[in-house]
Amino acid sequence: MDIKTKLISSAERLFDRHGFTATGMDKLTQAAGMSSRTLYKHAGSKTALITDVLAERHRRFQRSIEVDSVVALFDALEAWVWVEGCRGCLFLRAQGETGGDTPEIADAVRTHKAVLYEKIQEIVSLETGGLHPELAEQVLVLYEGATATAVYRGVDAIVSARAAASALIQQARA
Amino acid sequence: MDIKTKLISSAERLFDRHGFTATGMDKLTQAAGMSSRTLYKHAGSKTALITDVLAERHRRFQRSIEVDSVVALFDALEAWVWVEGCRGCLFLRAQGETGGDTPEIADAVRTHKAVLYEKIQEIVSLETGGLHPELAEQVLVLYEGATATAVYRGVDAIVSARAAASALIQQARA
DNA sequence: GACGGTGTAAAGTGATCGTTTTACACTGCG
DNA sequence: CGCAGTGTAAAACGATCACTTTACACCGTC
Repeated sequence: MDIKTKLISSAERLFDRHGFTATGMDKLTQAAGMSSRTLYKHAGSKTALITDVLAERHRRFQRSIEVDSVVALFDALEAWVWVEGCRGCLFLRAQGETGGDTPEIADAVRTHKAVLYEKIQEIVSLETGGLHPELAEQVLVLYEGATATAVYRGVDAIVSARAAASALIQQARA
Repeated sequence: MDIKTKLISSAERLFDRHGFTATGMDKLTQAAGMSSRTLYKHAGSKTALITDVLAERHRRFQRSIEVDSVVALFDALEAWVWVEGCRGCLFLRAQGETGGDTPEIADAVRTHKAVLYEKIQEIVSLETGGLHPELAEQVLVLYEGATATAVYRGVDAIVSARAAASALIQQARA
C-alpha cells in the first residue's frame, strides 16, 4: 500500500472514532507509521488531510450506493455500517465540529450531500415513474435518520427506515 | 439573570455554533462576561460545563415536545429550529466529538435519546391504539432524519418528515 | 562514486489548550 | 471596624497543539 493511501485510511479511522479536532497530529503520524515530516509532505496541513479523507470516503460511499431501488439503497446502508460501523455521517460531523467555518470542508459536505440527494431522486423517479417527486426528500430524511439513529439503536434503525421507505413507495404506486 | 444561567446559556450558544472541542475556555469566559476563576468556581471543569449545557438543553427540549400527536411533534421541531437554528442534534454532535470516551457525556446522550424515544412510543401508541408499535422507531428515524437533513436543506426537511410520518400513521389506521 | 530524492528520528517553533494562582476590590453581616 | 464571601484582572502552570527544522540514512541513476 502506498504512503498516501495508508495515511488517509488510518486518518479516516482515527477521525471517525475520536473526532477531528480531538485527533492530534501525533496520533495521526503514529497510526500511519510515518514521521511528521513525511506526513506534512504528503498532506500539507491538517485541514487538507481532513478534506482528503472526506474525498476518499465520498468515493467509497458513491460506489456503495450504485443501486436502483429504495430497498436496495437501505440494504447498501446496512452493509456499509456492518463494515464501517455506525458513528453517524462523517461529513455532518465534520461540519458540526468546524461550525462550517472551514470552506474546504463545507464544500466537501455540500458536494457529498448533493450527490446523495440526486441519487435518491433518480431512484425514486425510477420507482414511481416520476409521478411523486416529493417522495425523494422523504426518502432522504429516512436515510439520514437511519444513519443518525443507528448511532444509538444500531442496525434496527436501518431496518425500520427501509420498511418505512418501502411503505411510502408502495403507497404512492397504489 | 444569575451567573450560572448566563454561563450555561452563552456556553450553549458557542458550543452549538463552533463545536465543543474547538471552543476554548477563553472564548467561554469572554462570552459569559466573567473571569476564568469565577467560571471554574461555578462549572468545575470544561467537561462539567458541557454536561451542564446538555442537561439544560434537555430540559428545554423536553418541554418543547409536550405534544400528543405525530404531526404536532414535527410542528414542535419546526418551531424549535426557528428559535434555535438547525445545526444538528447537539447531543449526537457531543457524542461524535468525544467518540463516546467521556462517560458523563455519553450518559447525557443516552438519557436524552431514551426520553425522546419513549415520548414517541407514547404518541404513536395514542394515535394507533397501540396496534402498531413498529411505527414508533420509524417515526423516531424520521425525527432524527429531519434534524440531520435540516442542517443542509433547512425547514423543508421537517415538512417532508411530517408528511411522511403522517402518511405512515394514516396507512396504519386504514 | 557523487548525486538528488525520499524516508526517518527527534528537537524546537510559537501559540493555545484547560486549569490554577496571585493580588486586589466590593459587598453585606457580625 | 473587621471579616468572610464573591467577584475581577492578569500572570503563570505544564501540556499539547499544528507545524518546521536539523541531521542523517538509504536509495536507484548518471
